[in-house]
Amino acid sequence: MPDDAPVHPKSRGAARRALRRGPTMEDVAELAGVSRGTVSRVLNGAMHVSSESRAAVQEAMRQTGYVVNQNARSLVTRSSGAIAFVLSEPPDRLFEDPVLGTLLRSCTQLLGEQGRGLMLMLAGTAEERERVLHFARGGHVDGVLLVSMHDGDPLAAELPATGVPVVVCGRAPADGPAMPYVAADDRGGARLMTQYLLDRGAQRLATVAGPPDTAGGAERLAGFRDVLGRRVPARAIARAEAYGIEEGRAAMSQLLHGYPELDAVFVASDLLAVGALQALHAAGRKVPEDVLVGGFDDSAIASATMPPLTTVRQPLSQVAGELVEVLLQLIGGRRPSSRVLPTSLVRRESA
Amino acid sequence: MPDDAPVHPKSRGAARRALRRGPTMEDVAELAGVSRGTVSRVLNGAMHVSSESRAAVQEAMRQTGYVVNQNARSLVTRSSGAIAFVLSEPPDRLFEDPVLGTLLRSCTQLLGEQGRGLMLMLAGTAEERERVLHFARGGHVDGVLLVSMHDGDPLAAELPATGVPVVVCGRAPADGPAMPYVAADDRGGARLMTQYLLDRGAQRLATVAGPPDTAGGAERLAGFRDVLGRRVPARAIARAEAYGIEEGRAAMSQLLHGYPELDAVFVASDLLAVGALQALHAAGRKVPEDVLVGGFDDSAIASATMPPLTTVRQPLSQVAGELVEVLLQLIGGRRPSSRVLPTSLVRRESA
DNA sequence: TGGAAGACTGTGAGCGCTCACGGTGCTCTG
DNA sequence: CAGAGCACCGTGAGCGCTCACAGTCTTCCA
Repeated sequence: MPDDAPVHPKSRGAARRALRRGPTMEDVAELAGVSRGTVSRVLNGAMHVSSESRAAVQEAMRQTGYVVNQNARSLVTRSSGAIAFVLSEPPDRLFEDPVLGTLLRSCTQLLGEQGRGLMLMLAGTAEERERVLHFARGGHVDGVLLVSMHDGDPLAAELPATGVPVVVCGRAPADGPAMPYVAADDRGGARLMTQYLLDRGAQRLATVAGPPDTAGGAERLAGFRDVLGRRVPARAIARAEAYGIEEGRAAMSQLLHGYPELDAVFVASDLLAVGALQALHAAGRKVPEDVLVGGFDDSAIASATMPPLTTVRQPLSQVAGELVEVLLQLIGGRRPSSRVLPTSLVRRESA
Repeated sequence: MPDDAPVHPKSRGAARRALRRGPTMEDVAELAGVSRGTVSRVLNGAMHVSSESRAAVQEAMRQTGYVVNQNARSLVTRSSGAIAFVLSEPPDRLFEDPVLGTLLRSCTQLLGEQGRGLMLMLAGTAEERERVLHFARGGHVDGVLLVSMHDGDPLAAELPATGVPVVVCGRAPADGPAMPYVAADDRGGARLMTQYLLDRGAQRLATVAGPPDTAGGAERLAGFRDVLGRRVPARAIARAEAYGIEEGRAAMSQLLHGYPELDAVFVASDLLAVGALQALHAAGRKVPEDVLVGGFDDSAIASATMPPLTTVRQPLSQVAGELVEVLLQLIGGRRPSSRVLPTSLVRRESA
């Protein structure tokens, strides 16, 4: 009889057992001299378990090296223990900006402490977005952290329909269905910085703004205008196409060309500011002597520039904390409200 | 009768049905006029399904909006469809270096295309490491991508015992159990750069090396020595404590102090090189006129420094590709061998 | 001292899927 | 034209868990 002949029905159970990974609850129960139910109770920390039973079960678990099969558990509880961290951003520029990395790390850590896993998902293309939706509908994840940089994100409209709890990081879309969001106070931070530059004696302020469909491009520019009012000429505003060093350099050059008399510039992100600093240096302008430069984010790079960057601190780990708290509340059936976290000024040497 | 009174046994099935997320295979089968088995077959792309049945099932799935319950499937197939991306690094410095972000993004993308998810896990603390192990044993993931920067990583020793396929990114531990690994040719790249600096006329080469328990600290330094042999004095070598801008600046200052006559420096990572460039600038040395500077990684920042950095390119997306390919082969029961990918020189302006 | 009110425990019925098997009905050959 | 071979299909068992329920055994008050 060849090896691959069908096994006799009677032996199938044994064959299955042979290939299975580890001991089951039944094995633990047997060894501990109790029933499945009791093992389940000690596992889930329920009361009404005698201390002897509990001890016996724990010892049996130790001896067998038992570890619960999450799939079986999820099948009945309908919760996977995982959270999707969805990044809706064109994939090529990702992680160039340390802000995202910091957020991701904090969330992973926080979620881990809650015994939950983080699934990273990209949502730059339509195909990827479909995958996220499919994932959410399939019960793979208990909730979604949507890190959406741009307004009008299609996912922001589609995700709520899946019924999975979602919390948005950044600004929630104004028109879409109401989802709680967590954000830093971009506008307030921009006001802080602009006022500070003024206080330091700046007379002719300019700004490098981010793309208009992002918080950095809209809110931070709005904050700048809040303080300056009508006083700001159009040529004092340059738009960066994206949040990269290259773009910052280009925008600063444009400013230098169109508004050469500027004596201070508020740059909408630290990474952009690195580029701005380079352009300024190349143009022979000294920072902060000739031009004051203020950034935004207080990302890791801010203290490493020359000169070190005065910037607006986004409380990223706090944002991460609120993000997971809000999501967990949502999953728990509560209806948490959105939160906007205060930003603060970090003084270094560039202004 | 209060709302929370126990439901009548007869109605329990209905109650369950009410709270369940979506239609099941049974519903689809009924609507399509076939059986569960046939639905399963079209789902899993098996043959022996008539085209009418297939069409009927597909139409029924469309109508009901059916999406397979991954937990139920995983329970029987014993595979979760997810891969753990484990970062064994002290959490505070994470993602400062864009290299990791790039790797993470590529892997997420590649895995996504395979219909697999990526779970991000930190393994900086003992507790986190325990969580990773537990996760692996619990069948949460089908495989692990261990991104280990330092030698002697405890996980590298413990993970194989879980029976879960593992592939290491970077160097595999020499003494541990044999696990396939994927790495860039650090040593070869360092040789390339060192030779290039020599060819450009450098006479007194120095190097900023990374921590000795990392590939960047050991292999890249070895490559440097391969080319220079005995000619390199001890004071021409500075160790950075970690791969940060700050550390690069410190190491370069040290070099400048102990070996002021240097006319070229090979820096073991781009981020370190940013700091080195700053120290050089602060010391009034012009790059590349007075000192040639070569980096390593070709990360996003390399083209944004002043002057743009000549560096050694790590084929990161290719590394990611091999990483998932090797892991998938491992999961498929094959025994792939380790791979070392060639590095190449990228000439910009710093050397 | 009867029995109600606990504390604790065991059991059955699933969760939604896959897989192997056994069955149909058809075609094609000797 | 018997029956082997094939394509297709339905069914039962079972993956490892949780949850509600139905016990059993104590305790303690009326």
